[in-house]
Amino acid sequence: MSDAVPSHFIRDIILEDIKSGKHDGRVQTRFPPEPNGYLHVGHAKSITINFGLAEEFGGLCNLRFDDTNPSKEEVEYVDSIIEDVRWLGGDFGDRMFYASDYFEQIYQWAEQLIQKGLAYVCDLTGEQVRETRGTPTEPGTESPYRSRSVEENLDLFRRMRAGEFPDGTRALRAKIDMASPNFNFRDPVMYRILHAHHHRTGDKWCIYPMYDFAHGQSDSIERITHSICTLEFEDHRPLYDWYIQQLGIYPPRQIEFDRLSITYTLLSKRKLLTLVQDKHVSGWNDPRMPTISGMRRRGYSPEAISNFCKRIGVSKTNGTTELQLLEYYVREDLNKHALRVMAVLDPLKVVIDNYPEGQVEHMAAVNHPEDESAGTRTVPFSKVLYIEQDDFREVPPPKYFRLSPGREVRLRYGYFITCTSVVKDAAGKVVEVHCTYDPATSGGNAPDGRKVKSTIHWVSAEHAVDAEVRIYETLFAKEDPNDVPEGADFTVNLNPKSLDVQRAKVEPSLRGAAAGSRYQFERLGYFAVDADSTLAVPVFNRTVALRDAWAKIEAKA
RNA sequence: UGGGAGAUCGUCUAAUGGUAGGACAGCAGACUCUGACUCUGCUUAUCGGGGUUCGAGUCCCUGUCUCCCAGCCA
Repeated sequence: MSDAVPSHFIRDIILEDIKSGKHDGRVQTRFPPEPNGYLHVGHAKSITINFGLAEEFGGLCNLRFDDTNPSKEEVEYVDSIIEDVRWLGGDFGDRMFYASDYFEQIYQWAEQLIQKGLAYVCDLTGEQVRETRGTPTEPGTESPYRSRSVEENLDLFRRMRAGEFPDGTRALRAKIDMASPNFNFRDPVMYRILHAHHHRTGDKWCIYPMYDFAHGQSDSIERITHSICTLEFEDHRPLYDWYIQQLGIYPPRQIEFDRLSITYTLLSKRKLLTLVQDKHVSGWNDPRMPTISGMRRRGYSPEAISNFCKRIGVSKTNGTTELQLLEYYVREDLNKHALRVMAVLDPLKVVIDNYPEGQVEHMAAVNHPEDESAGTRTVPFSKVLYIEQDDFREVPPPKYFRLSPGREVRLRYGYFITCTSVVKDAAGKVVEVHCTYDPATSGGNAPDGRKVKSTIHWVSAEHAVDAEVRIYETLFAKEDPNDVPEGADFTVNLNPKSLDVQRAKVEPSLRGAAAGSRYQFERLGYFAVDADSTLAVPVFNRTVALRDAWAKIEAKA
């Protein structure tokens, strides 16, 4: 199997630049989040591209906060972003920057454009600006303030900075072309007045640069060679280049790639914030969230997320990746690293009638079938056990291999048992299964070589630890959560069954398991220990279920 | 109906004028003390119409469809 990940157009561009000696072979990228929310798997793609490319070509990737709009930004977000980037393996060393570090320089550049007659202070209200911007087919109309003198503009802009004017009363605009087919050229706002407390600069500033007047310059200051962003900024690139050119500063090259979309998943910070604020989820790190912190809590490994991001490729095609592909990489990585244990989610009592009362045996169990170095542990075996409800059928359907009256199965690492009878409650439901065991099959080995069709997991009733298990389904019931009826919003697609909390019986080795550790509950799925765990009651999040061939057979029948 | 960007199996993605390949998903089987993992095999695609060429997914013309843009958000 070839694991080679094919190249992509951005890597090809870098390759060409290196070949032509464009930046003396230097590669400098950056990951530039706005600290207005938690990072999600879409950002993981960007992190993988930016840090990955830098590493691949012996370059560097900076972490830079695009913190030009204090009204939406918070230190909580800054802290979470740093943690998440590091967790994903993004190595930014000590190169952690903020656009706000550059505010003074950016301000000076704005004055420079005023001096060149390329920027003016406009007294139009936001609404008036919108009204005069024109439409796709009609040019906009020029602001009456467009022809102010350099001196007046400079004076007004300095007074804007000095705090003389209330929010929204004036703005600094670039003087470009109100008839441009590209709206970004219709005299874009460079600075707005915002008397807001900034999480880093405090109250030092009451005017803040817009994204377009900060991003390219920040890239330039950091000598970014390749400024990689998503497709919706394609229309901004001409403006990005225009500012750089008018300022005569180092020109990075902006390159756009397609934003990640995943089925059953929403990747919009604004909408994720809504889910948090309206308490549809427990927080940004709810295990159902597509955030990095949510995935971490759910048990996704950084390697799995990274492998996924490498494999989906980089293109300019707007597509939607199937959730199953992400889950494949999660299973692939967890299969390699998660230790195996036994847990019963939906217990059914089994009594082994011929097993000595009060006897306990400690059966040896391997921790990882494909990694001998993971060692072994023991699991207590006794007369009364729990098995999974699903592993017993009084009337077995076709192709059902598990326990049923008269049938022999293997208890993993235990014994072969044969079902002899059942006990039912008043409603006719089987509440207890009686079996006999074959003492010659200790450890699950049959000395006579006889085969059973099934091996099932179990826990000893007396020794089992009660645990809470949280089973997750997709947060949204619809493949495209944004596909809503007229007038409705995306929350109508929320999946009411996305969280199912169950009481489970787990093997005693799991008592006191460390939060964050990941296990495979054999035959069930991968589970991660949640920080909500106590010594008395461990709490597990189901990361992802194992593939289940029987479920498919059964579903078809 | 302006501008920008796209269109290859169900999905994502290769092929840079020369055998349309891979991964996931699906189907069938082998193996198995996890109906897991692994392994084997199979199904399925170049948006339409013209043209250039010995040869076109790729080049040209034309049509269609999809996404983005009228924040003092990023």
